[in-house]
Amino acid sequence: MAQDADYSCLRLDNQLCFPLYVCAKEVVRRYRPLLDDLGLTYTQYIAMMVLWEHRTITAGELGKKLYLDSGTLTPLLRKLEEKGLVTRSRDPSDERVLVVAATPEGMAMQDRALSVPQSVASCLSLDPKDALALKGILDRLMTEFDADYRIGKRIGRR
Amino acid sequence: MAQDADYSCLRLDNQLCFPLYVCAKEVVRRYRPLLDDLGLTYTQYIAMMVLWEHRTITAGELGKKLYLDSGTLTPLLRKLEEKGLVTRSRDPSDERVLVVAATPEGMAMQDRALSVPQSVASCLSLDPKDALALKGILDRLMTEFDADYRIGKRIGRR
DNA sequence: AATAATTCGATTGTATACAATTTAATTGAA
DNA sequence: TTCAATTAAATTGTATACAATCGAATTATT
Repeated sequence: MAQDADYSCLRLDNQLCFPLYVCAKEVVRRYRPLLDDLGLTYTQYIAMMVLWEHRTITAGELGKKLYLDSGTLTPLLRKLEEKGLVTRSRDPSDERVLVVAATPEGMAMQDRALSVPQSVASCLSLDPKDALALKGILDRLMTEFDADYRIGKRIGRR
Repeated sequence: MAQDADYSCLRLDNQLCFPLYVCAKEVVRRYRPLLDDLGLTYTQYIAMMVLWEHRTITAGELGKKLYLDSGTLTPLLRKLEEKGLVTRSRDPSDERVLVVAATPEGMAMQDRALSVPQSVASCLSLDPKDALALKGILDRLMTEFDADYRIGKRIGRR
């Protein structure tokens, strides 16, 4: 340890990333008991959300929307297929592309999921004003990450 | 799908949890190249942060501070020990308790980590005002989770 | 057209996360 | 004091995450 160095910037209490990391984990944990009833994990749930809206999407587009790469999506989509919620097929005009589509059962699950967002919100005791401010800031921050994606490569990739 | 149901609450764009989840992941990703130089992962880094401040702590207390359970901490602390950054020993007065202590090498790493927080902050392009507001809201939210911990058991446990 | 470069998923390997269970040590109660 | 709770880690099993690499399909170049 260097003499007289100021280590305050390395204190857990002074980090912004740490409460972000913890809150994200804990909020996802609040989803677990609710999603268990649907037989979904959180990641599977947000994937289904995209499918409920679009019904059909390529794996690549889904990955961009969810900020997930194929290493995560490939096994996840296989599990959703095993559950009978989606189909996986190749685009005939480009065999590299995986097309994911919600099955009727997958689409029907949307009704059972309707109560989930409210249930989670109600157990968070987050001031509505704070919730709105939080969403605004995070949405803005997320746009920055979007830009990183569009540039082509994600940071750290070669 | 029920007739005329309003599914807008299930749209990804309308979620608060989703940008929280994405931003947490992406911010942690920004740490990776910097922490690679130290040979640490993000989780190992925040564990070292606690040790830099306290030097010695029990595994249980560390878990409470980091919101991590033994399933995550046990292998993580083993890796830190393998790297020579911490020692693991049992409390003689209660052999159940694992005492974790930073080694001189572990403490010395603090100097090399000094530049990390600023480096990450500078690549985030987050308005200082937003950063402060964000930290305030998240710290408040985290306190709620704290309460859940103090009650004894974490939600979902039996 | 033949080859090089690119793109898309899939695969591999490492490191979390966490629920649930187990084991060992300690504490509490009859 | 003996045995039933309780407690702290460790273990087991499942599901992410993601970097790096691979293989096949497509596109771009010459």
